[in-house]
Amino acid sequence: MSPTPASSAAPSALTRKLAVFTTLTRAEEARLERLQAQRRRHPARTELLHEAQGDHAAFVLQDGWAMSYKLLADGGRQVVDFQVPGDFLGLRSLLLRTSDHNVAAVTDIVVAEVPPRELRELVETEPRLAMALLWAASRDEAMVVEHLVGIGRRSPMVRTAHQVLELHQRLRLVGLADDGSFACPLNQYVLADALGLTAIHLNRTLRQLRERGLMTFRKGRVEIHDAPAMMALAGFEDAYLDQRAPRPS
Amino acid sequence: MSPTPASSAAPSALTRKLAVFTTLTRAEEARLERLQAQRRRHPARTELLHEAQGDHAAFVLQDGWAMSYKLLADGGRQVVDFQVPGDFLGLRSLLLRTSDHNVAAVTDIVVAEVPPRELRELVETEPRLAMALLWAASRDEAMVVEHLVGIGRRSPMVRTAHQVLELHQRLRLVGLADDGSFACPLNQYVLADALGLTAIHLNRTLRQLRERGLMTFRKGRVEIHDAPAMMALAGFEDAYLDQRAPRPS
DNA sequence: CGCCGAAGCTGCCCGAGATCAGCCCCGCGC
DNA sequence: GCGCGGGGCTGATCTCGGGCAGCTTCGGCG
Repeated sequence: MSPTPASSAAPSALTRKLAVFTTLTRAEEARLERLQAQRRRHPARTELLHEAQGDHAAFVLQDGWAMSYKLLADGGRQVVDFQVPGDFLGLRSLLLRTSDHNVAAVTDIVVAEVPPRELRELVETEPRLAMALLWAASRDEAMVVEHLVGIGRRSPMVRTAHQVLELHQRLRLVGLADDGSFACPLNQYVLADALGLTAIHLNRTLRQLRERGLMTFRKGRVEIHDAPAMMALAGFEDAYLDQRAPRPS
Repeated sequence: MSPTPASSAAPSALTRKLAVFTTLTRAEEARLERLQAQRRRHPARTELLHEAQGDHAAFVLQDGWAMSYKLLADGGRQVVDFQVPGDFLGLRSLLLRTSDHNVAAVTDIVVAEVPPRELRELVETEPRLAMALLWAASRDEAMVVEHLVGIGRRSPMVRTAHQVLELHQRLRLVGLADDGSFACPLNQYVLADALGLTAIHLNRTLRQLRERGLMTFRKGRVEIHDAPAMMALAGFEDAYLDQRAPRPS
């Protein structure tokens, strides 16, 4: 992606994201990179964190897509959110000490493991980074809230458009989308489970969006043809993503 | 409602709640109480925080019930969550610096205002409390996730039972419910907006729950007649509420 | 080249839950 | 005592989205 000046290499997606919240010092950036030193790969379509499992690790997603979801007794699945590079995986499980949801890799992914004690240490020694983490967690919650509103009150069309626009914005933030399109490795089943629809109905909905000339989603790529119309349809307000320029704090 | 405790006597609901996460020292307890010194009343049915408003205060609810919700263009309302004593109001707005949702008092309430700089100071000087706050925020998010799953995948009956059980557990934690019942100042319209149902359908659902001998909700009071059956019906797993005994950390 | 499985796509029917319309109950003010 | 209004409650219809069944497309592989 676009090269950015940093200590030695390009900053991680997490650093890039947190920089939106606050201007980071060199030392803080370095600390963040150190936190993400322990890299590890994980294959597509496999679970990274399992509900009710004992060890409570958290990860920072470096590359690829993941999703968090819950399984129900009746076999249903609700995808809570997708994660893209720079996002935390299982931060909540770490704090609640019993993972209440599953996280699976959508594509092959690269993650950085963050051991609990490292995180605690970071919070103790770097209050500004602690605030930034709190911000990231709040942003995640805001996204979940937005999904809740979508499933609770928005029509399938509106909901779908909203989800796509959100993903677009999030990916732009970490440099993984251009103005009108982005690579989207989700299949219709997964996306449907996120939107609280059946794959069948999602398919029909996507067709409608296509026929209206708003967007297409084919072969792993989303193309947004008429962004203003999409925004209007979805009633999209991106305030909850807080994609502003950093401020001195 | 029990009158608010004097600062020297009983601990605040927040203290009580955080004590579940970690054992608090005297000094930390005192610090928490100090954080909540600035008390203020707010009348029922009025907004405390408005979407997109400029000032970003956060509050700790001391007494009464509140709810956070979003309004949609079409006039619809989605209640995201209810807040009971010990819960934060608008913590997310403070961090994102633009409130993305509304918070209204359900009953007459007493809140403690937490100015942004106070919070930042707390995080900087009391890392253990910072972790506890992160825990509380994570718990809130876990509840929102649970609601998302409910609205997305659970039937109205199951969803309703689940919500009631959750409220019961939360209220027990802060000493506002006994084993089989609790005071619930919500009306059916508000509850329906939380569950993503119409008030009409919620009414029918409540009737069913009543006829099955599981629970009743009348005149501001919820009575749970058959807790095990309710739990079974709702598939209620309270892990996400993390109501465990404190551990030494 | 042809088989096979996964994902995408579509038509048809049906049921859960929304919508509409209206009644009852109870507390309150005059 | 009586009218009024808000919340609770109910029956009758409508409709959106789910369920089912099946077809197409495409890529991998023997």
